[in-house]
Amino acid sequence: MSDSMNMSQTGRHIDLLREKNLRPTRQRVALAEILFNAPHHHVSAEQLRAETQKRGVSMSLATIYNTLNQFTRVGLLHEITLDNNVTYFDTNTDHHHHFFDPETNALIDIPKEAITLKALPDAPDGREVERVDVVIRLS
Amino acid sequence: MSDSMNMSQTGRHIDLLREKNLRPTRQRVALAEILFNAPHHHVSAEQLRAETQKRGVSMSLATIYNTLNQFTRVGLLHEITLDNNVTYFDTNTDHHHHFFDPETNALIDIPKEAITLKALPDAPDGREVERVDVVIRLS
DNA sequence: TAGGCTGTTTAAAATAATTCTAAACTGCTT
DNA sequence: AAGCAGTTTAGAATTATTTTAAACAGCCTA
Repeated sequence: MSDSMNMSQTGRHIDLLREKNLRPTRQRVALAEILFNAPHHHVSAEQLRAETQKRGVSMSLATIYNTLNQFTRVGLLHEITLDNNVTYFDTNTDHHHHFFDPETNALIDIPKEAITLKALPDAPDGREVERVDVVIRLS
Repeated sequence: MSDSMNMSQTGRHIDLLREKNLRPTRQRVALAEILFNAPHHHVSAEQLRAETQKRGVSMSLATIYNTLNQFTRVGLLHEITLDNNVTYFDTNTDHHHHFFDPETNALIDIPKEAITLKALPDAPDGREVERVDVVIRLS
């Protein structure tokens, strides 16, 4: 039963990868399971490596970085960089914002409805606005 | 005449440093002149090193980093980190926001009046909001 | 104005996150 | 089953930044 559940989950992730033209390798499927089975969350490459090792599905750190970048490229993740020189990858690719707690280095989602931006200035010359990120820094 | 102007500028910066309890060393005064004579702008440590070298006031990169961090600590600069793994220091410490152009890596100031934030969510538990940063990413 | 204490600067090494390289490996198409 | 193209990997390389320990320089005191 837990087997069949895992199988169907795995199947879902394989399909997801195929849709994005990424070969469903052992490593990518394992990462997809970690990232996309759980509710939306934020991970760094190091955190993901710890999780893969805990699950006995170890892979090189380079592969984790490659995969996170590929997932970001195809829109499965969203990249966030903060003042601490570490990049986080957000499984929530919807438009939303963040609290950042510098004491714990934690990121907390803020749904986009919780913040209203009025009077956005026009983009300069021929440029367009790609996205607006609001970070509320706590203390 | 340009001498007397430089003297008075330098004097101003020496006073500024003293007010912040930073000894007005040759290196710190030179950096203050680069940073605070010009209109508000953004610099990385590398850019500052290029400028010091151009002016024949060379100093070690470690000193530039130390000084930028000290200036930030006493409120003379504001630190901004973006997706490209480089930290910028902003001579405008007023509350304001930024356009970020990933093609040129340029940061453009947006005065805080140009953006209105409504309905800011409450900070979690016992935390307080330290500051709100809005980055408008261009494309 | 000369010590001398303490804060600063420096070269060089260390650290940390991330990317690159080149070789080994593995899905997938035929 | 075979082989090409796409992937993974170990390890080296890169990049930004910080640390270390020793030399140096402000500035206070006598």
